[in-house]
Amino acid sequence: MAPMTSTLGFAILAVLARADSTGYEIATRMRHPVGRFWTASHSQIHTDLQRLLAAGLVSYATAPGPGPQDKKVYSITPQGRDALRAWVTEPPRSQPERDELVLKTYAAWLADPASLIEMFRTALRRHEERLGEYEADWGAMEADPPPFGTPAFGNMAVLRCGLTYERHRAEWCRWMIDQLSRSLKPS
Amino acid sequence: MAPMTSTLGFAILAVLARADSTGYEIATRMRHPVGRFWTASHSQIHTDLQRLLAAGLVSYATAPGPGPQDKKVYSITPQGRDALRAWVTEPPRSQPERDELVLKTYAAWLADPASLIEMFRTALRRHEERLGEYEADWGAMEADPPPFGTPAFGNMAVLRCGLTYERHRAEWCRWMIDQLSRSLKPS
DNA sequence: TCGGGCATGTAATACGTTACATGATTCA
DNA sequence: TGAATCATGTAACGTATTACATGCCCGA
Repeated sequence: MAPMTSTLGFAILAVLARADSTGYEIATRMRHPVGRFWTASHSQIHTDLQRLLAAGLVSYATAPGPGPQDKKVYSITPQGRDALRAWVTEPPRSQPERDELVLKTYAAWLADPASLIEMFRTALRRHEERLGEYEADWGAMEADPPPFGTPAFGNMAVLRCGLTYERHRAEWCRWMIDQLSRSLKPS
Repeated sequence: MAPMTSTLGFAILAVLARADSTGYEIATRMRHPVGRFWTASHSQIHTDLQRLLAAGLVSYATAPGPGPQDKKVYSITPQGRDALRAWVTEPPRSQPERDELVLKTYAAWLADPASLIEMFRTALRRHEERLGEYEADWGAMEADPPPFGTPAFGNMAVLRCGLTYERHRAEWCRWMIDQLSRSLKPS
């Protein structure tokens, strides 16, 4: 069975399943918090919404907008909700895993260790920052965890993933810095 | 300063910096072991090699090939090596982080918990398998760690990343399974 | 003899980013 | 007055996947 829409389409449906939104609002949520695991520019979202509309997975109501055109508040349709629900439990296609920092690391043996240490220190700082944010969010949630069946359950689940991911990344950066430091001053 | 080539170009250079190869061999290494952090199809590699050639970053020697055409054994040029070395320590552009399983998780609250458990169990198995492989490789390396300046250092560094990544993923999958199981039979 | 590995490439299509284009309101 | 936010869209370009096209050699 061919999929109804691209993965981006499901990302949009996942956002609309939580709240009706304009294309602009979807784009905003695509930056934060969805941006940690899926991204899209507003132009891509607008074009994809037209496809979802043609497929009957979303509908919209017009409202007077700030610009020259009316704004369109999109909603997920029952068919859209069904399609999303079915897609969620389908096994994810093995995906292209692209990680520029790791690729650089693969070729790191050619480069200057001191510059590499600086690069990994910058990366480490970023990961520690994010980890701090996630841990704060986690603390607020842990007290009474949201039950399955509510959107907040999804929030908690992806937060948990981000948390362990940032820990792993920070740990690896520290290991890299340690290894590279040793190569600078061998005992 | 505009980059000399796309990221894929640097991935190819990183492979050629280890050993001269035909386009076919590069494609093979792009599946394993490079495939864990960068992927490309052979058609993309062939076209990109032509660009790298035009830019003077690679050269090739012809040899009689199995098919109708001669095979081309590519080498990285000194300029290619310089470009790669310089690229390695440039800060990575923040990249589009796309993870289908996490996206599904974000919408998981809509779906059937039992099916979700199955999906995460499958994912967990895959991560544990890989972790096993990585740990075996690691054990073989840990005894005498390769020094910086050798390609094997790059191998070890990316292996270390894979190791902590798979651990994080497996841990998260177990947490998800646990959460979802609780929602099935609440005490 | 038939499928898989080795080896080269092109073409069509899909997906994603950046730039272009418009325009009201709000806040400094 | 000028930048930021809200709000819509199109066009051009770059990157990536899939399909098409060829053909030898080797082992089952």
